[in-house]
Amino acid sequence: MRLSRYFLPILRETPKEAEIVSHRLMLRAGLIRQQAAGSYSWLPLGLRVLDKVNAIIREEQNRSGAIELLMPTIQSAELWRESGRYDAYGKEMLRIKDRHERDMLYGPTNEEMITDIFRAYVKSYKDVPLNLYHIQWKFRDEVRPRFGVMRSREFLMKDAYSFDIDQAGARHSYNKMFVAYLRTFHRLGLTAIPMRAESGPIGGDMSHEFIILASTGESEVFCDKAFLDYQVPTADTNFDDVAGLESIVKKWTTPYAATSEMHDAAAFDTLPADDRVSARGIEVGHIFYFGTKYSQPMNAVVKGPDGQDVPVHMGSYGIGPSRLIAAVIEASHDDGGIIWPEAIAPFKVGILNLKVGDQATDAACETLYHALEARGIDVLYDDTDDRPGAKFATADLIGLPWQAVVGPKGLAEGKIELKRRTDGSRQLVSLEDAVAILSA
RNA sequence: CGGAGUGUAGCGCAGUCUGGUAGCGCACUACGUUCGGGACGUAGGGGUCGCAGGUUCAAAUCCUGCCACUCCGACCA
Repeated sequence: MRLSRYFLPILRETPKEAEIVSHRLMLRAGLIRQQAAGSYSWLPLGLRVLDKVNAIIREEQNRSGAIELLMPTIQSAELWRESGRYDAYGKEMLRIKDRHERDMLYGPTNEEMITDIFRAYVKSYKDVPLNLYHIQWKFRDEVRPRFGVMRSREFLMKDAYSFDIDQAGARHSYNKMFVAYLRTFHRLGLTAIPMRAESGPIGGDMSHEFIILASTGESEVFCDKAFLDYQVPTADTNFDDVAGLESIVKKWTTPYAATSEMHDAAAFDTLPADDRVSARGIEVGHIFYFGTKYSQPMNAVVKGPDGQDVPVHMGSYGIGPSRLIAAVIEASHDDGGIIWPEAIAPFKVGILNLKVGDQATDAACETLYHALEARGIDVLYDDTDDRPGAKFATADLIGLPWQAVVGPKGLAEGKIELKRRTDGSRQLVSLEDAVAILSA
């Protein structure tokens, strides 16, 4: 992509409404634009990141055996009356009437709808376990949206729903998601710690929040230092190995970890002082097992081997990709701007042409640009006629992992400069070597 | 929902107290000079001063009502 033809509305000054780092940087780097309280447009650069985050989430959901579908955002109130939640949910749910005066709602979550789909088609114990998920916009009419996309009213959510014949099966489904979540957050460059959680309005009795540590986090959290050294399960983890998954989950749920609501100071204090981590955290995922809470009232049953109807045991599993992006920025930035993990960077490489119009410089940039594009690398070529200083500032702000700095000075020796955004380290290399390094 | 604020050009702000031709910086357009860490000069363009009503010869400025947004708190993916 050539910057001169791209849509990248950078803000030089910080909009006054933005208090926290991620919000400031997302506005300045042209990732999002606020449209109303808690409502944001995703601009091209932001959308690229969102798509990459979603791709990783998908890969890990699919790897664990979950299957993607897509449900509508507007739902009928009828389903929610069946589960009893139409009255229970409260003002957070945006209620709408259609032209026929039918009660509709903008979905804050999809347990009812997925249960409806399940019960319509699945009739036998032979067809479970089943885990269906989608990545879709949700609306929750928060009393007080804030912190940009960290707490918005309209937000993207990956929500998965598992169906099993009994609690033991549901436990395994829960463990699959648990491991998938560990892997997902790890691939995004985050250290996420599972913490026992209250099950909230969704109900149920087995629930974990995945929290990443960040000094600007919304909640206070406490955990054992041991988590920081834990190795995340590898990609070849066998998700059908019941005992294997159980032992992974056990390992990750044994050391002390709790949010302030669940905190047990006495238990925490039994840890050696050096092992106690008390910090701020951001919730990036939440998983629940809630048994037959929805299947019973909504009559989602399957025939068991004995011919009897059994209500299915369900769980639900949520990740907020839009919030996740803010969390990544909170965890990874410096004074100059965002520092994207390579996996979700909107572009892997930025080419900085320091002297547009200079024949040798233009030629070197074009050669590099085409070579990288030909290799399928996402590259943003800054071919604008801004001065070098402005280009450096922009490149740092939008946080691309690699900057290929091309100017007459280096080219005099046949070299360009490769700079890493993470640590600012630079190396002078030939064009060919640059292509090789960036393609690796 | 309680408390505190803010709305003036795309962004950041001054002007409001004390009513009298709507300003500054950045950004934008043109030309020139510059060019390895957010350049400079000259000349331009752009505003229903959040909305409605009122007071007045005259309202960004005073009064009344409304709307939007932000922050702190309680609540939450």
